[in-house]
Amino acid sequence: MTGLTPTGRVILGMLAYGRNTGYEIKQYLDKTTRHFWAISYGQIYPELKRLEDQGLVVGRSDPAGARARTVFEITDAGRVALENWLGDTGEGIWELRCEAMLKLFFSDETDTETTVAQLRTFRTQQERKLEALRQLEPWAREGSHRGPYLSLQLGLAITTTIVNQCQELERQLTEDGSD
Amino acid sequence: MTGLTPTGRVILGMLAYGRNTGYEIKQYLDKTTRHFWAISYGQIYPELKRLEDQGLVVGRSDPAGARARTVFEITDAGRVALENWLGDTGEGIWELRCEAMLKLFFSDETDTETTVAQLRTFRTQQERKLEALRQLEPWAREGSHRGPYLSLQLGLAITTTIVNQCQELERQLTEDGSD
DNA sequence: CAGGTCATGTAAAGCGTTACATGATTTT
DNA sequence: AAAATCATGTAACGCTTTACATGACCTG
Repeated sequence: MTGLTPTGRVILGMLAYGRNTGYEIKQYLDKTTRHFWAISYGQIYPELKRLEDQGLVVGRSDPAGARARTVFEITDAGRVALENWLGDTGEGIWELRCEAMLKLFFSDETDTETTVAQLRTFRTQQERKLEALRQLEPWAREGSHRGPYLSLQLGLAITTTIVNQCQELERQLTEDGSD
Repeated sequence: MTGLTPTGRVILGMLAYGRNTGYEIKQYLDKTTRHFWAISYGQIYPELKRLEDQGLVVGRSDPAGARARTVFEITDAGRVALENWLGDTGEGIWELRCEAMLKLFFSDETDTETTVAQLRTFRTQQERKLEALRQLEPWAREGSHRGPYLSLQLGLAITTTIVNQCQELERQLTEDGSD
C-alpha cells in the first residue's frame, strides 16, 4: 500500500521539516542525517517527481528571477504516509559497511604495524566525524525540533565509542608485540 | 590496477583464511563479518568466477559423491592483491544506514509514545545482535587468528553503546513528558 | 570579472538483494 | 521418510553513486 521507498520517506520528512527545494533538502541532509543516512542528487530529483505522481507532494514553479526553482510541499496524503511510516514499529533497515573492520578481521594476513596504521587511519576518519557532530550540537540543542538532537546524541555516542575502542586496540597491539 | 571490488576483497580474504567453497564462504561470513560487512550468494558465485578470470584464485571441481562442488584456492597473485589491499592505508568505505536514527530525527512529526516504542524496537534488535556477538566471543578468543577477535571487540563496543544510549534516550523521553 | 553558491537535472555504471530453481547428502 | 544441510547458480529488480551538463545569481 505504502509504495514509499526509503529515499521517499526521507524526502517526505524533509518536506515536513520545511525544506522545500531539492537543493535545500540536499544541503540540510548533508548537514544532519548524512551521518546515518546519505542520499545524492541523483535520487532526490527523480524521487520528488515520483512522490508528486503519487500525490504525496505538490510542486509549484517559483523562480528566483530567471533562475528556475521548484518549491515542494507535503500534501495531506503525504503527511498520512509519513505518520504511517513513523508509527510503524516493525524493524527498520540497519546496515553497517565498515572496511576498516573488514581489514581488522583479516589482519592475520599482514603484520602488526600495518594493522596499527589501519586503525590510526580509521580513528582519524572517525575523529573528523566526531568533530563535525560536535559542531552540530549547539544548533541541535537550541533548535525548535527535538528529533535532530535525539539522533545526534546516538551519533555522538557511537562515534565516541569507535574512537575510544580504536585507541584501546592500538594500545593492545603495540603493547604485546613482544611475546 | 587493482580492479578488485569490495566483494572481491572479502572473498580473497576468506580464501586466505581457508574457506574454499562459495557455500563455506557464505556460512563463515554469516557467522562473523555479517555484522559489519554482509554479502549474498548472488555476489559470491559470480565474483569467484571474475577472480578466477583475473588469475587471483583457481578453482577445481571436487565433487562429494554426485554432489557438485568447486574448491577454490588463492593464487600468489591473489595473495599479492590481498596484501596490497590490507597495506593500503587510504580511507576505506564507511557506511551506516540506520532507519531507527532517521525516525528519531523526524520524531517531531509524531508523539513521544511512538518515539519511545521505536527506540524499544531498535534496542531489541541491537540486543539480539549483541547476544549473537557475545556468543562468538569464546570462539574468537580461542581461535588461531587474532583478527576476528580484534574486530569483534569493536563490534561489541559499538553495539553495547547503541543499546545503552537507546535506554538513556527512552529514559529522557519518559521522564520529561511532564513539562 | 572570477569564484562561490543556488538550482536542476540525466545517463551510465556498479553494487547488491531477493527470489527462484535444482538436486544430492545427512540426520532425525 | 521428512527435514535439515550441503551446494551451486541465475534473473530481475532496485538502489545509489558518479560524472556530466547547464546556467543564473551574488560577493568581493
